[in-house]
Amino acid sequence: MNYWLMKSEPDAFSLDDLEAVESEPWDGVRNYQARNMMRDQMKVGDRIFFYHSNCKVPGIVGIAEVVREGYPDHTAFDPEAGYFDPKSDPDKPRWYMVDVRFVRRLKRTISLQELKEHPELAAMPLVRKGNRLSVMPVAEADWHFILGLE
DNA sequence: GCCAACGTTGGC
DNA sequence: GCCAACGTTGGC
Repeated sequence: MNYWLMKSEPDAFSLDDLEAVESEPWDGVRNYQARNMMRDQMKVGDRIFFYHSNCKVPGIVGIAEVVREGYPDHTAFDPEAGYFDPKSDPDKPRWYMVDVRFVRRLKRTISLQELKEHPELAAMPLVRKGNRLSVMPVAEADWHFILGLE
């Protein structure tokens, strides 16, 4: 099993929103690195840290899992959709997404600030300056370490 | 293929 | 709201 972290702005889509639905297509990602991970690497059953970004206390708030592996992000084809990309062709889609499902809430938010305080996690892309990836891999050791902080 | 301009992300 | 970091675009 692989582990991941996905960022979401709670104003747009929060952990509560995820809990309220059966599953959610992770659409709108327009970054090649993130695209490659969703298209090629994320497998059904993989676990995901659900991270709230761009909010009062950015941090990990819950756990989700992959329920559908990479498939074309059709919102790129729709000019009416906010995520329209004219360069993505239905015959040769540029963007992919996965479906994820709520697993559980963490007992408390593990904030970005707290994550930065642990030298054990210094290699995580998340705590590195200027990182902008919205989907990133989490090393198994880091996954367990972070859950140990809960 | 270089690189300046521009847009976006996201913490603070 | 500011701004640093960084990805993308497009002229040359």
